[in-house]
Amino acid sequence: MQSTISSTNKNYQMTPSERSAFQTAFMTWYDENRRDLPWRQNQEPYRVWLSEIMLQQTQVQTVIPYYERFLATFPTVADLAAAPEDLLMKTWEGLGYYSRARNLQKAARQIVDDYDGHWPTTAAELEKLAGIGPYTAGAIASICFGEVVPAIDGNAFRVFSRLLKIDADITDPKNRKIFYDAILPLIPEDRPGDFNQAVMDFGSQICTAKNPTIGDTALAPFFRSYQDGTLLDYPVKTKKAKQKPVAMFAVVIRSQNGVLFQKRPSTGLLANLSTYPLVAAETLQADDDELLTPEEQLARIEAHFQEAYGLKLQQLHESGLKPVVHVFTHLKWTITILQAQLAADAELAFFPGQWYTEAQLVDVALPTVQKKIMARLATD
DNA sequence: GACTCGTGGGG
DNA sequence: TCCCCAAGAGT
Repeated sequence: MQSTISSTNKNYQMTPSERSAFQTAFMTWYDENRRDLPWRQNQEPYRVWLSEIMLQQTQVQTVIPYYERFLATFPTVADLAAAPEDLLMKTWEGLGYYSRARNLQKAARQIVDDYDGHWPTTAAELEKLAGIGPYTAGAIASICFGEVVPAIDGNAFRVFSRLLKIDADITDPKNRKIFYDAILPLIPEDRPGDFNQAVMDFGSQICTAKNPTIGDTALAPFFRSYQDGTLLDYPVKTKKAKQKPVAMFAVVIRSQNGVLFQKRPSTGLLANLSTYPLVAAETLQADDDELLTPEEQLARIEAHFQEAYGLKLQQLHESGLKPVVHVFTHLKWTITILQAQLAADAELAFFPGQWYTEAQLVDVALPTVQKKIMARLATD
């Protein structure tokens, strides 16, 4: 069969002697520098799994307090499976990517119902659980069950692209196999979990995105890109799109029973969390409209509430506060705050949502953007 | 395969 | 201010 040279079948293997020397040096580095983290106290799959889910796209320092609190609230997988959704989301409040929390409970119920409380022990089986993809499956299988399998996250892409000068675009999912095939033979068969955790520690402390310090370690001779001065050319990735700007209004309606909140739909952005009623400016604009003035927008919002809910808002007005800006992964909300005080005899039951006093809010899961708006109001 | 889905921190 | 980054997965 004719072989062809392409970027997808380059040879990234080390010689047996180089590989052996690398493994020794790498595991020695880990033994001397490994971080003492809460989820490294033992290898119970529940604890390791919880940490891996929380650590998805989230820094260690952010996760630690959430991890401790979550484990105290839901000590076992059975507790989590049986948890009320409101408590679940309140415990996750502020950590972001809220589908992780819902998938966590889904997977807990899979373990309890489908696996009789026993964890599957291979990456292939683990990947069938909700919220567990190729990275997390590899991490749990290697750490908890000793399977020789890579756990390829952002650290692994960075470390091994620089180690072996792999120039495949890490943002392209089809290139994942290139890394898998390159990493697999480097895993010491007696310490696969430690190897994958060493990649995390080395990647986050030494082989960092900015200001890497590989030259200060005994690993430097193995890093091909360091040796030829091309370290910062790796990993190769295409840059992300900018956030789409979105103009929003937050409508703060106060009554004798508290402030009106609405629970967001069970899917999509900030699913199941509560906010002040939010209205996207785009929904106020007719196709043939010129750009609306602030006065026209206020009139449109009053009309919107009247049409949607049959409600007449009295004294709806701009707060005069600076808009709240909140950036998501792909959206940038600029939020104008509107306020209204309802008359004492207003029909509160007609309003869509829930009236919460400050004391009641303690148990309600609020996204950070909502807390930002509340903080802005408090400065008034 | 391209989008969607949060938040906090650093240069 | 803006951009990138941080232990990705689901659709």
